[in-house]
Formats: sequence, structure tokens, C-alpha cells
Amino acid sequence: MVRQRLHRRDVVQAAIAFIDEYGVQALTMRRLGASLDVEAMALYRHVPGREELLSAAVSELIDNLFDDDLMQETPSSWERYLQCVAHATRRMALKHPKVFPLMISQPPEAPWLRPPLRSIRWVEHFLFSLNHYGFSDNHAVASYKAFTSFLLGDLLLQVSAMDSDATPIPADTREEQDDEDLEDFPTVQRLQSKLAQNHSDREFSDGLDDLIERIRTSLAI
Amino acid sequence: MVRQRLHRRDVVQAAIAFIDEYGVQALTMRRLGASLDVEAMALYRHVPGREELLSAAVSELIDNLFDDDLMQETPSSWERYLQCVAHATRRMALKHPKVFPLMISQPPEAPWLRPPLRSIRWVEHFLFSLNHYGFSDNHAVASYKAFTSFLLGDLLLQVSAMDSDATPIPADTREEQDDEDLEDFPTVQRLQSKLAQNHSDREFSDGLDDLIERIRTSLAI
DNA sequence: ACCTGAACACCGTTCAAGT
DNA sequence: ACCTGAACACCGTTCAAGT
Repeated sequence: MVRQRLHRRDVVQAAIAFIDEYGVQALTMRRLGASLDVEAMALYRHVPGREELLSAAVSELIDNLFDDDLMQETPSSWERYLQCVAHATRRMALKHPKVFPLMISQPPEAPWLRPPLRSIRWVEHFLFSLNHYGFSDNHAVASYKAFTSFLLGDLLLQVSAMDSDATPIPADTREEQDDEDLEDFPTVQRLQSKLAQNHSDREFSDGLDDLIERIRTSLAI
Repeated sequence: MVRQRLHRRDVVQAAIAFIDEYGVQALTMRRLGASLDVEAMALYRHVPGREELLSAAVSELIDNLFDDDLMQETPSSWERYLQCVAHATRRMALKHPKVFPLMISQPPEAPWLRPPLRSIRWVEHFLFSLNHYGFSDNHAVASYKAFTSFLLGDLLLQVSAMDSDATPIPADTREEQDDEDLEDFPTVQRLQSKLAQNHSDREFSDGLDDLIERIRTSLAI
């Protein structure tokens, strides 16, 4: 049972797995090393530092989007193409809710590369495809901006909601406290159950449909 | 010149000022203490810890939204109300670009409180107002969710773009490197200038207009 | 009551030394 | 070539001690 030599990719994937389980805060060079049966200092052979490791983890996930089932087909229309990209990205975000928020805190490869498609390879694919479906340059760029903004807002809200679900306060304690705090906020109190209801699947689909409609009409200048 | 006794509010506001200037990463209990002419340990009299201090900074900014000029008038229609809230929030985000992203990484007061309106007081104001303009409960809640999602996506992209502007790489170095890296990405290369163009004001207004239209029609179930 | 100094257990990162 | 051990300069936080 001789251990394989460590490669950069092993380190990055171990980092993703570690964050998935314990969160970014808990990721320490020493602890990550231990999870690979290695001293922390060995990691610096393969990665320049902690910051760059987090960047690499994000890039790894974005690049993996190309392997998603949804991206294997070549969609028959730009509407279906956007649906594929959106749902593949969403699937990735929901699979790695604790890694996804790093998308915005990490320095971009290029400043005009907007999250969550922060990978030149990806943006090339996106813009090239829209061009291919007949979009003008201006229309393609405007759509890219609207699309990334939509994805970021929706997915970030979803994954941050998942985080708080993950560490639930015991039910009776929480409800009591809420009722106390909410005395001065009657509308919130009355609508509390509606606010807490999770229809994120539907909200995402509906928002996406509306965005596509918007791209079809008002953005087509 | 006897120094005033330190209050919690001083600490929180010093934290905001510090982050505005040096970024969250740089905010250290010791350094923040020094900026207040006090040892780090004195801060723990007024604040339970670093994490809670960051939360308090975010809450402080959200609560200050009520003082914004735009919120002083009582708008004549729900459309104008949403415009006021949106622009006040945007103004705050642009004034504190390095604090704003904490909105999503900080644990919420209540799990169903969605950023960037992560303040019960604020959500009460929002929902109560929409009710007052004649929205049904369901319509008000659906609008709240769509509105927060829009704000978060748009503003987060804007402030993260401001961050990379703040630490610009010397022009000649950057352009050369980009041109090299972009050889395999012809579409991105061709559209690079369009991608880099900043029309965030217009994009925000247009997106907001479309959202309002969407709330008027498709969300009114 | 409020602040300080010393201390503890941890970080990221460097570098010479081992194999 | 790759990993380790010891070390450095920093963290957040605790606690007894000062005023």
C-alpha cells in the first residue's frame, strides 16, 4: 500500500471535499495536509498558498461544468442552451453550497470575467454559442451580463439558505425566541410561514423563463 | 483631551471604516484596537468576538438605510417605493463595496431573512408597504423574494468589479498577458472591450424596470 | 467598570535538513 | 524530487491583574 505521489489535482479536490464537509473557515493548511496523510508544508510543493488553493477549487468546479450531462447535447435553440447552462450551474452550486460563495470573493482571472462563469473557457463557450445562434455581438454581451447577474443572485441566495438549514437550532427554542423578537413586526410575523416556505425550484425556473423572455425582447437592441 | 469612553457603536463604526480602507482580510482585533488607541482585548468588553463584529457592521449599514434621503419621502406608488429602496441599497453598496459581500457570508438573524435586506426592521417596512399599496400577502412575499434576488445579483457583481479596479495591474503588463492567454479564445478576445465596458448604472435601472414590470404581471397570482 | 499584559492554542509560510 | 521539523511572525480569545 504505497501512497501515490501527491499531485496538484489531488490537493485541489481534497480541498473541495474538505470545504463541502466542514466549511471554508475550517480549511487549514495543516488540517488539509492531515486529511491527505501529509504535513501541511508538503502542500506548498503543489500550490502557492491558501488563497490560490481556494481560487483553484473554484476554477476546478467551473471547468467540471463541461462534464455535466446537461452540457453534452448541443441544444437546438438558444433558449434551450441557456436552460442547459443555467441548470448545470445550479446543480453544481447545490452540490457544493459551501464552495460556491467563494466565486465572488476570489480575485478573477480577468477583471471583466463575471461570476459565476469565472472561467475564460466558459465565457468563450457562452459567447461563441450565442453568436452561433444568431446573436449580434452587443446582444451576446448584454445577455451574458444579464444572465450572470441572474444566476449569481438566485444561486447565492439558495446556497446561503442551505447553510443555515445545515445548523438548525432546536425547534422549540427557535420558535419561542422568534415570537418574542417579532412582537414589533406584525407583518413579518403574519407572513413568517410564507417567507420560510422554500419554492426555490419554481422561483429559479420562473426567473429563468422571464430572463429568456427579456433577452428575446427588451435586450435585443 | 481625555478620550471618550469606548462604546459598542464606536467599535462597529471603526470596523466599517477599517474594512472600507483595507478590506475584511486585513481587519484584525489587534489592528482595529490600535486604530482606536486601545489594546485588542478592550474590544471584547463591547463585542463578543470578531465574527459578531462583522455581523454588527452589516446590520449597522442596513439600519442606516432608513436615514438615506431616498427613504424620507413616502412614495406615491409601489413602483416608486421599489425604486427608492433599490437605489438606496445600491448607494449603500457602492459606498461600502468591501463590506457589502459580508451580507451573504454572515449568519442571518432569522434563516428566512434574505440578503441584502437582512434586517427584520427592514423586511417589516418592505412587506408592510407593499401590503399598503394593495399587494396580497402572496404577492408581497413573491415580490420580496424576486426583489432581493435581483438586488443581490446586480450589486454583488458591481462591488466585486470595484474591488478589482481598486488594485489595478500596470496597464502594459496586463494587456500583454491577456493577449497571450486569449489566443485560444477568439470570441472573448474579439468582445473583450465590450465585456470590459461598464454600463452598470444603465444595467441596474433597466433590470429594475423589468423586475417591476414582472411584478406587475407574471408574479401577480 | 473599564482597560492592560501575559499567556494559550492556533494560524500561514519559510527554509534548511532529511530521504 | 518530494516531504519533514523546527522556527517565525502573526492570529483570536481567556483571564488575572491593574486603575
